[in-house]
Amino acid sequence: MAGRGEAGLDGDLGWALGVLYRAFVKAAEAAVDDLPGGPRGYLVIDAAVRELSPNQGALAQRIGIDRTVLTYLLDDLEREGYVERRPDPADRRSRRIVATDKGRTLWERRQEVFRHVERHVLGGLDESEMNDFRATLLRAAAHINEFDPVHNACQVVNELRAREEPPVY
Amino acid sequence: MAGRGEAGLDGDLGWALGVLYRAFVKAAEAAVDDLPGGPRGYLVIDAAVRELSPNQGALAQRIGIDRTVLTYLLDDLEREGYVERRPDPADRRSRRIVATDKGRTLWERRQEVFRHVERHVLGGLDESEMNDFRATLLRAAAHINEFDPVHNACQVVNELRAREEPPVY
DNA sequence: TATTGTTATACTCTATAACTATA
DNA sequence: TATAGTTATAGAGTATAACAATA
Repeated sequence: MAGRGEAGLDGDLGWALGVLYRAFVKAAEAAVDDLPGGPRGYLVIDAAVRELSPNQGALAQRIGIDRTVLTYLLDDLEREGYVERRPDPADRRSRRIVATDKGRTLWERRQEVFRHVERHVLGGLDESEMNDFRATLLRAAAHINEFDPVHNACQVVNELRAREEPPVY
Repeated sequence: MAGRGEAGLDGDLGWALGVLYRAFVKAAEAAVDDLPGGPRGYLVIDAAVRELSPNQGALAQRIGIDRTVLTYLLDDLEREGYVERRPDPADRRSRRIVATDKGRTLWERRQEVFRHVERHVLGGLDESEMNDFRATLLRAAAHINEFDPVHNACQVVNELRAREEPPVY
């Protein structure tokens, strides 16, 4: 970080990641702030359009929210006509979440917006740098995602903290 | 995103940024979870050690929290002896936040931990890839940070949304 | 009158648990 | 008994506004 006008916990990596991530999130929020639930609402529509989750529980898990939150979110999205709850003929406890025509149309248009947002976030790079960066970024993320990220990330820290001798306090 | 077992709003970039960022944040939190306020508490100690902000208001702005929140945070950090509030001789309204010896010792040790966290987050890359990636990432972040990130990010979106004709609803 | 820091209040999110209807 | 979805409640975190001391 060191004198860039913003704070970070670390030697620049976390700071830079944070800047890019927040820029993306901010633009993404602006791109869907007219929807109920903002980005989360769009994730629900996205999953519905692409039929990625068979029921509400799986959908909530996929987009990383609690199933109790999803209930309210679906109430709003259904009221505005973006998605519908349909009974699952195979299990009458379950509901399938399907996109309406309105939801599908909205989804297609906003996908285009997101492509532009991505290019904006990487605006400091030229074409070939951008491609290299994306490829490497995706590989690093895939690696983290594959090898139990939560466990490993914290384990590194715990090992190092355990070595702190004598105790700081 | 597309079938990586986690959701994203976009064509992979936001997803990958999110994965790396969250991995870093999670490890960083684990590295300072014994401090009052966790990561925020460490940011306060960091700013105090490096004497980056002249008073509480500037400090709060630097680390991106409300000054009312900083009051409680400082109460806790002071009680545990990491920092002290000192009256500013030049302006009796202001307080300088200075690190104690205990705070300074803790800071030095945790800096080391963060360096390891960074290497873990980029664990999917080899040495030379890691260097290239860091350099490019820092450049992209610096660019975003320089050219009014909030304004530009949202402007891109607003321009595209304005072109959506006819209205979706 | 404006600013620094503090305190008190209200609001939003989230997490937890209890409830129903099905299996 | 276990599961899918819903509802109600409590807690944490945040934002807002009012306040006292000083400029």
